[in-house]
Amino acid sequence: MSLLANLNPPQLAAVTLEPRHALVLAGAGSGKTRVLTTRMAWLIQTGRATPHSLLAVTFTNKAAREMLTRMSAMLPINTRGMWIGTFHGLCNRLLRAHHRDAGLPQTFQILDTADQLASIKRMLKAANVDDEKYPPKQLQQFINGNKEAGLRAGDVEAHDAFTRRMVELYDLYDTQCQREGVADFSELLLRSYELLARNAPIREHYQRRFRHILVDEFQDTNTLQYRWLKLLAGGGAAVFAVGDDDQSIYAFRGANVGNMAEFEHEFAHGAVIKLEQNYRSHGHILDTANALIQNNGTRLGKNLWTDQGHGEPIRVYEAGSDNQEAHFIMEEIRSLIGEGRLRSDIAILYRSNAQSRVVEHALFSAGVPYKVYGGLRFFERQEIKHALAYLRLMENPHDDTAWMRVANFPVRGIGARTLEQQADLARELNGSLYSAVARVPGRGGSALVRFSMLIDQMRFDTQGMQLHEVVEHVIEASGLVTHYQGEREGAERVENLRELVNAAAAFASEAGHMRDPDRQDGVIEGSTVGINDADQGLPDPEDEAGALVPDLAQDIPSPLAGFLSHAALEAGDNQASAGQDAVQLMTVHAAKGLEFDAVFITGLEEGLFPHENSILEQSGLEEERRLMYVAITRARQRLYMSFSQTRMLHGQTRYHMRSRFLAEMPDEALKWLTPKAGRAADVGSAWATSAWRDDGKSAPEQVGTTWHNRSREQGYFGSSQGYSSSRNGPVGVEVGGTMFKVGQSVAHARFGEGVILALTGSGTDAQVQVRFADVGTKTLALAMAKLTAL
DNA sequence: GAGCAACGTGTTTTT
DNA sequence: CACGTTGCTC
Repeated sequence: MSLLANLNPPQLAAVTLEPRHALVLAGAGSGKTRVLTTRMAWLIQTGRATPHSLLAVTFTNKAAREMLTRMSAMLPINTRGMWIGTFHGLCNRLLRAHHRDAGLPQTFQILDTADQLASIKRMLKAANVDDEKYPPKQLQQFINGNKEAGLRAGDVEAHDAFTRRMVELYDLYDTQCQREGVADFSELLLRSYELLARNAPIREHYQRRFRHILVDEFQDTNTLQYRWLKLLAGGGAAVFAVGDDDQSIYAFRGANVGNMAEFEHEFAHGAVIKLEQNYRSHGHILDTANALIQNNGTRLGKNLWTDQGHGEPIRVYEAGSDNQEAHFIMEEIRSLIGEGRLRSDIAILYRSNAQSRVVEHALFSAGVPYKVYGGLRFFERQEIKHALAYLRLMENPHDDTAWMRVANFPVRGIGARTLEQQADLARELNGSLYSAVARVPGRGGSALVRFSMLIDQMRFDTQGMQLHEVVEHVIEASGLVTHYQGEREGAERVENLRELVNAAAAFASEAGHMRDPDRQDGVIEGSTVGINDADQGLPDPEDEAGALVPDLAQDIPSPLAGFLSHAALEAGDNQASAGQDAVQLMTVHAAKGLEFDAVFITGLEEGLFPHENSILEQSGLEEERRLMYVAITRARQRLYMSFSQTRMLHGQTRYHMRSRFLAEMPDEALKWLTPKAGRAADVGSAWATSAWRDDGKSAPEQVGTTWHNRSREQGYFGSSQGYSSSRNGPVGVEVGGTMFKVGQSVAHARFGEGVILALTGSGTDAQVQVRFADVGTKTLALAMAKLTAL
C-alpha cells in the first residue's frame, strides 16, 4: 500500500494501530505530522472510519491547513466538511450551530486579547473600581486562567479579600460579555465545554458521530481542553494523541504537560509509541539536544537518533558586545550565502523580541535581506481594528467594545465626558451604549445620535452589496480613509485598509461555495430532530460540497459575520511582503515546528536564556531548557550558538554570564570559535595545559546573574590593529595608541585589575581575555572595553 | 477635545 | 532605549 511506504517501524505501528486510545511520543523531526495525517488517511482508506467520523484538533490554523493539504494529497476524498481545525475554531463552529442552547446570539462576536482588555477596562470603570488596585491586565489573566481551568466565577475559591474582589469582577465581566453578546477566546472553549456537559442530546450526538479523535501537539493542551476532549470521547471514541513533552514551551500560558502522563493513565493504558528516529538533524546536533534535555527531571523519556552521521560540530562564539555578536552572525551569514545557501534556509533565533534590533541593524547595514517574524499581525493593526469595529456595529450596534473604539474615531465631537455620560445611562438602563444614545443630553447627545445614524446609514447603503463592496464602502463612509490620508504616516494605514477589501474578497470567494450552513453535519440548531437525522447515518450531501475548514464559515449566517469571525480567529500573517529570499529572524517560540539548514541561537546568557524571570523556579528553568531543546532541534546541518559579555537592555548595559545550558552540552560536539574561558579558579589549569577549555561540567557559580550599570559604559570603535598572529592569535593588539600584550597587567573601570591571558582577532573584532582578581575571567572586546595598561 | 510632556515599564504567544 | 499610558494645559 503506497500510503504506508517508507514508514519506519514505529511510524508504521502508530499509523496502523487498531482503533483504540494511544499516545504517540513524537520527537522533533520524527515525522509527527506525517504520522498523524497518514493515520487519518489509513483509517479512511481501510474503511475503519469515514471522513465524517473523524475529529482532528490542532492549536494553530497553520497546522490545521497543513493537515488538510497533506490529507487531500494522500486520498482522493474531499476534505471539505471534515472537522479538522483548531480548538477555538471547532468550538466556534459548535457554538454557532447550537447558539441557542449555548445561550449566545447567533451572531456573537469574538473578542481578541486586546478587545478583551478594553472590555475589562470599561467594566472596571463602570463599576467604579480603582484600576491601580485591580490592574486590568492582572484581572484578564485571572479570568482567562480560571476559564482555562474550567472555573466560572462561582467556582473559584477565594481565601482572601483581594481574590474575593477579583472573583466579583470576573463575574461582572462575564455579565457584561453576556449582555453585549460577545465571547473571548477562552469563553469559546469553556462555553462549548459547558454546552456538551449540560446538554445530553447534543453531547451524545457528537459522541456518536466522532469515533476517532486525533490531537496534535498534545503537550500544549490546557486543563479545559483536556476535559473537552475527554467529554467528546466519552462515547467510546478512540483518541490518538500526538505530542512531545520535551517541546512543551507554553506552560506560561496555561498548557499542562501533565496532561500527557494523565492521558497515558486514563486513556492509553500503556499504548505508547515513541518516534525517536530523527530525519532532520545531524548527529552532533541531536547529541547536544539529548544531553541538554537529560538535565530535566520530569520527562516521559525519549532519545532522538539519526543515521545521518555526526556532521559538523556546533560552533560556539563568545562576543564582547551584542553589536559584535550581531556582526559575527552577519559575517557568517554572508559566507553561508557565498557558499550558495538560500537566505531563507538560515534562521536567527532569540529568546525575546527585543534582541532582534541589534541583529537587524547589522544585517541591514550589510545589505543582507531579512524578515522578522512576530510583532503586529494584519488583523491586529489599529486601522484594521477600527474598520472591523464599524463592521461589527453594523452587524450588532450593541457591541460596546466596538462602539467605544470608533464612536469618536475619526474625531466627531464625542468626547470622553459624553461617552462617560452615555455609559452611566446605559448602566441605569441595564442596556448597551447604543440603547442609551437618545438619552444623552446636549451637544454630545446629538453627536451620538448622528453617529448611530451613520451606522444605520451604512447598513442601509450596503444592503445587497458583496462583502468586499461592503468593506470598501465602510472604510470610506466612516471617514477612516480620509483621516489617515491626512496623517503624516498614514499612507501605509490607507494601504492596509485597501488590503482589507482584498482580504474580504478572498474570504468571500473561498467561503462562496457553501450553502445551507446549519445542515452541515445534519444538526438543525435547537432541534433534536436534526440530531436524530444525523444519527441514522443518513448520507450528508454537505460533506461533499462543504467548506474548507478551518474557515468554519459554514455555520455562520451572513458573509459579514463570517468574515468577522475569521478576522478574530485567524489574525493573519504578520509579514506584508513575501517572496524575497530573506534570512529568517524570530523568537525560539515562533520557530517551533520549523526547520532550517543553518540556525543561529543568540544571547545564550544567564538572565536572558534562561530568562531571569524563569530561573528561580525549577519548573521555569526546565521550561527554558525545553525551549533551548526546541531551538537546537530546528537545525538540519549547521548550528551556531553565541553569547555576549555585554548587552544593551532597557537602555542599560548589562553584564551576563554565559548560559548554564552551554555547560550541559557535550564537549565533543562543540567547537569553540573563541577561547572557552572557565571561572577564574579554573583558568590556571586550563592555561597550563594550553587548552582553552575547562571541562565545563563544573558550571560557574550562578550567584547574581546580572549587573546593572547606571552610567552607560560606552567604548568606541577607535583605530585598533592586530599584529602578526600565529595560530594562537596575535601577540599584541594596539588600541588608541596603547599596545596590549599577553601577560600584561591591565585595569578595567568596572572589573578592576587583571592580567591578559589571550588576545584574538584584530581590528574592531579584537578580543582580549583577562583574568580579573575579583570577578574572574572575562573576554572583552578591545575596541569596546576601556582598558588601561598598568 | 486635542496635543504634549512626564512617567513607567519592559519574556515567551495562539486563539 | 522605545514604547504606551497618564495627566496636564490650552
